[in-house]
Amino acid sequence: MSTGRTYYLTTPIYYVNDKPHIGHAYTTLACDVLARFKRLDGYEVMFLTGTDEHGQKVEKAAAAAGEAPKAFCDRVSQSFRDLAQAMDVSNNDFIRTTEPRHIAACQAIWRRMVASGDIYLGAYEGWYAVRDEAYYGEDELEKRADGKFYAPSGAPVEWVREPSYFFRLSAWGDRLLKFYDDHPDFIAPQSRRNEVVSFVKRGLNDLSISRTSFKWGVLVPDDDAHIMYVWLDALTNYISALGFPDEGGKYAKYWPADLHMVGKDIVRFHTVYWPAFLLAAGLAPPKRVYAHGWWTIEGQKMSKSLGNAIDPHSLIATYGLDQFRYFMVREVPFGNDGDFAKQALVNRINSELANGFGNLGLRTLSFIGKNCDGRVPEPGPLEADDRTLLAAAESVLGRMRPALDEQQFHVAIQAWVDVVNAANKYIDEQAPWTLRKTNTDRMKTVLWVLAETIRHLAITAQPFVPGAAGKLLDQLGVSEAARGFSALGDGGALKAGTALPAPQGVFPRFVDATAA
RNA sequence: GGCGGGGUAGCUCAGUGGUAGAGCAGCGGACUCAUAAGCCGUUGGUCGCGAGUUCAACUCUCGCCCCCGCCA
Repeated sequence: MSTGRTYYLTTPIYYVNDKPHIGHAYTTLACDVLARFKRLDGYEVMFLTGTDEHGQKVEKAAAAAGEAPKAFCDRVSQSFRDLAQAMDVSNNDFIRTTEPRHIAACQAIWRRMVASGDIYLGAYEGWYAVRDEAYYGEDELEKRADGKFYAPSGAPVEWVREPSYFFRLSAWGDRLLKFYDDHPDFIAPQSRRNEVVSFVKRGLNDLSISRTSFKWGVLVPDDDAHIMYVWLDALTNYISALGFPDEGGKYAKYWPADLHMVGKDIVRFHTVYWPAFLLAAGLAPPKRVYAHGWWTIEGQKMSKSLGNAIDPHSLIATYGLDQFRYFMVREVPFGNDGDFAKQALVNRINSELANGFGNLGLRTLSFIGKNCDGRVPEPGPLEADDRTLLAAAESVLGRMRPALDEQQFHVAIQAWVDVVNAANKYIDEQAPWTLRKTNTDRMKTVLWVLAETIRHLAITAQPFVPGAAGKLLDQLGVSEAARGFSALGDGGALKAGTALPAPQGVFPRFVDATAA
């Protein structure tokens, strides 16, 4: 059990066969929000992302591109780094499965599984789809007019027979079920947990974990004819980045991971195979795997044939990074599938960010600028309405924290939006523009309460919209050192008399340039 | 086919054995600090269909229809 306040979370490593699209962006952004939140909340955070670079598909794609596999991987891996950078993602490391540190970790975990008796040499034959890197049962296949067989995914299959090492997965079913039972939060959301449990209950087959049919992968220790199964290779990234097989240092500090964020398509690998591999190697399984949903684009599945994949870079250029980040984690109840509709994005960012929060900040700070000599006003005695709003602002963190511990981003943001709305209601009710003529002391109190509320809102918004939140904190004269969650509440309150810079809007309203 | 999750206002969803809710969109109003934003008010629904239990069901039970996921 960890005594320190550490938090380790991961994205999947992205397969270099694919160009980055909003699916990748989504997973990474969700993790970035959590990583930033935990850091602001006082945790030492390890946030890992990276690329998965081995396998026959990559070998073939490189050949088709006329490149050496490594050069091909270097190029595509860089595009994922570029995306992370463009999204201002705060990962602490970026792992590549072609790195020596990763290869060493794979071979070490393999040796441990051999030592425990969980790996044996056998032979595998069956229908294999190169494109999916998976074997299929005969009954799953479809015979088409060309006389060839195809997998349910549509990938062509070929009959393959090769010697193979196997992992004794069949022996792990009961232990996995007990593990799920002992750790009810291991798989989320609940519907995925149900699926995994019923899958394991039906019984597990041993798993082929090596190949001899291609070369682009991690060599099996003491048997150069074999390459490790890509999923064993890939999953191990989560500990190779911690320095495994050295079990001190980062590994001791951060393992087991607090969260593996994954897409719903790779749940089984993370919740069945991965804990089994780890347990067989005498290592602790991660604490939690969250399977998020997928995005459709304007109601349609993302697909290469439709060519409707969206480049995250263009979204950032059009709508702004903060706006894109906000929409992705705000729009859809996390865990559900969502639809990426341009109109929904514009509605969301205009109503909540521009009209809601952005305008609140600007109207308040402009008023202070014009009527309080550009300085934080001196508050007088607080009235009941003032205390109510401040209490609401201070309660945001307490509502966000449990929501984010369950990856309920939309719930966390709703708590924040509620206070934005309460503040806009308060300013209308208090009407400082009237008080300006009748009671300037009261006006100053109201403006101070608003500024304090905005300070709380900006601090708690940092994980979601780091750029705009930072600009607003600049405009409130809040120092870099006073932006963590420990600065919330009275302790970090704005000091009367502090000179403030000229206010500027941080969330411009989006107006479609193509609209009349 | 088996298992699981759903079908509630135009849209996205919340909800409970006791006369249906929120946000967005729509409509009306007063104000003017502000990003023609904000605030107030308001129009929308036989809560998938049928039957049963109950004083009372959208909420429980059974059957059926439809959608999604996992597995076969």
